[in-house]
Amino acid sequence: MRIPIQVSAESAEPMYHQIEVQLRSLILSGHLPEGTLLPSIREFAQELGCSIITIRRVYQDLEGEGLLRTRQGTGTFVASVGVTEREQYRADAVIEGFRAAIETAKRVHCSREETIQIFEQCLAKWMPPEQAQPENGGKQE
Amino acid sequence: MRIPIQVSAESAEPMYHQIEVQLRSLILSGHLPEGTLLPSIREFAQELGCSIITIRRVYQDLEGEGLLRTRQGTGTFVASVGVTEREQYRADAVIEGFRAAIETAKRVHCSREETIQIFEQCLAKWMPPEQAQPENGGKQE
DNA sequence: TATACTGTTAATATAAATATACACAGTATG
DNA sequence: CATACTGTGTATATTTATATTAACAGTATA
Repeated sequence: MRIPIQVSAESAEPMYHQIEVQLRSLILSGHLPEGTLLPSIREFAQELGCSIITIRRVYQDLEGEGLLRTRQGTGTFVASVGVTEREQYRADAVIEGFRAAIETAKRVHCSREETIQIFEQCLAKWMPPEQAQPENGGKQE
Repeated sequence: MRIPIQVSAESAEPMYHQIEVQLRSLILSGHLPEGTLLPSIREFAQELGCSIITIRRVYQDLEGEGLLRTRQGTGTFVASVGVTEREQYRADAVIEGFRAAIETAKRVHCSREETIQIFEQCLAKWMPPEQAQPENGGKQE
């Protein structure tokens, strides 16, 4: 099974993290159905131009999140997580993001109303309604 | 001028960061008016039980954010930033938090409506309306 | 100018994050 | 069982983040 992942050795972002983010996204989006056999750590490492330890770390991390299952001698598979668990994991990731953002807002003494207003502006900028999905709304990024 | 800051050497959070967060908060909240002379790096270091380099780093970082002014031989002062700039800085910090949270939401393929719903739940949990401000709303933290 | 303060710079130590090579162990299959 | 695959564990190298000391330079003032 060929996994469409792109990594850049020049990026400041660690390779293991680049791979994790993309592979997690492929699993959560359903592009890699439950039970899919992933490439072996050696095969994947050669394809991406990194060490097998780096791939192993990715597989270990995602297994810790319940997204993968590994069996020594056999291989690594997309875990058969129920829809409920998957949805819960997705929600948890987003909740943690908002928790941090709200903590920042409290730190700089934003009022509740001000916080809501800023959120709405950010949402309009980075997650606009579907009917309007231009390449770049004309504003600075 | 005595600056009320508490640091814990046991915390996993780096000391320079603990100090930065608290000092930034004191400035942005107005507890330290513009022009206030801060303790010298040696005096502050002794009071907090760290090296002068650590205090220097804090002063440098906050100066980079436009919150402090330093003059060699004289001391370090709370910068005379205009209300507009200060408000802009506050907003930028919160915007960056929400940008990261929304990026996460997009990564796990949250819809716009789902993202809004999660935000509202988080807001209710960590920044409840003023009329209801219990010690801990009865839920897990 | 002498002194006593102020911040500054360079060199360095320590710990944590990131990435690796190599030897080891489990599994499937002839 | 022999082979060729699979993941695993140990020891280690490299880089970055964090923190420090000691010598240096600017400023105010008697």
